[in-house]
Amino acid sequence: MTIDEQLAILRRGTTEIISEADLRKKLEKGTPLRVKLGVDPTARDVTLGWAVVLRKLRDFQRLGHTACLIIGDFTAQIGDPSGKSKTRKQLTREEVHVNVDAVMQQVGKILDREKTQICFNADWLGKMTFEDVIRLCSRYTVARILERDDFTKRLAEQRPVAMHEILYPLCQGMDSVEIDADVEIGGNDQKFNNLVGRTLMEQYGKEPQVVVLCPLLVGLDGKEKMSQSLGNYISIIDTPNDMFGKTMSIPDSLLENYFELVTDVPIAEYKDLLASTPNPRDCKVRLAREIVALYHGVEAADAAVQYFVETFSKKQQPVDAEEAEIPQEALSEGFVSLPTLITALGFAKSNGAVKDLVKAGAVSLDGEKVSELRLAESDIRGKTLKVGKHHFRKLL
RNA sequence: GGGUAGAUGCCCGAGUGGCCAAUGGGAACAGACUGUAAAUCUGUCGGCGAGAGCCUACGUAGGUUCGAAUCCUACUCUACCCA
Repeated sequence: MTIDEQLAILRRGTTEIISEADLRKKLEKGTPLRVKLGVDPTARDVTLGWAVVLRKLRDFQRLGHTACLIIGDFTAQIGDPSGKSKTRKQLTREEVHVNVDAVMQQVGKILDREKTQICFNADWLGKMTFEDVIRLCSRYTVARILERDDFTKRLAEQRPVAMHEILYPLCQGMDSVEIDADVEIGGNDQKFNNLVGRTLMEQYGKEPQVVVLCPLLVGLDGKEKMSQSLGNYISIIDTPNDMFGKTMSIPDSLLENYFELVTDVPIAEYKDLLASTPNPRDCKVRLAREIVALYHGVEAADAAVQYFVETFSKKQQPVDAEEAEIPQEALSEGFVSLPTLITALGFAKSNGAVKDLVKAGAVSLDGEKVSELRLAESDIRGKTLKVGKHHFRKLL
């Protein structure tokens, strides 16, 4: 494959490559590049947003380069200040490792794990002495650290910026120095951090890394970046039906973005599709299908399409809703307490919430709206319970 | 080290002794309309309870009072000014 062909692949779904000329030079050397992606194990699920950068790393991997995944088990304890304009809580070592285990399994769905180098940055950052830290700090100036707009903003708004937060970019930069990164991939919000890596590498007499930035994937709400903590996410281990349904709920305006960033559909193809399809919904079905197929296979994707059309488009009862036992605590003397049942199923937070839902007409059995909170057991067994728009359970 | 201002529900923010589970906005959830889109309209929005009502909550801990988010004391945290 020519350098230009490689670059074309690598360019997809990026906002900026600093610099492309440098990247070209590195590619021209003909030896596999060391491509770094740092992840903070602050969440348990790999979301599609996270998948954007993982997929970019995969692109490099498929082109024969070395994928180095840095698990920020050390930095996670600091908490990257980016994005949230708020000091993030520090995770304990235990929390971090629980997350890492969960996440690594999921990462295998995107990367070839055999060929992926995995490092934990506590291995080097955790061993630095205070003297090392001071020396590291001396290589960067306060003014330059404060250039980071997130800090500037917080300062301007008279909100706190803790000392440890300003060390975060330096930590991340040290990772690059440590593993001799040729390229670092990051979300757009990582630009500052990644650039610090470049500076630091030069300070340590190394060739600076090329920075490849991907846009942040906007979440289901159409506003905030997709993240587990905001709850506006699709996880790559969501069930096919969930994944499909959630995708259908993204705003139309995000369609092109999603095609570009989370599917392998060729650019020309989706552009053409978007231009020639009158109803955006139809494009969205295609998008949702692509996404499900990526993580669950084509068959599951087809099944999800069918399920979706039947249950939601035709507004029928789901053909095969998930089944659920009526929990003991909801039963008494032949009657079923809806609040207990529905909270036990996890569809509402409290009994009061269930009451509100019933009042609003959001609860139904086999399509019949329910108005009582207490129902005879015989009236409910075997029926399909619907709560809100998309929670179904067939009660056993 | 000295001074000033501040901490309220998921977020912002009003409230300065009883009428405060706490105005308002946003978010969220639900209903209608739709395409599980957007926009719009409506409703809900601390917990328990069928209900009367009870409990928990206005940074933390105490105190004053018949009664405190509101007053007092100490503490914690934050920003700003001075050094």
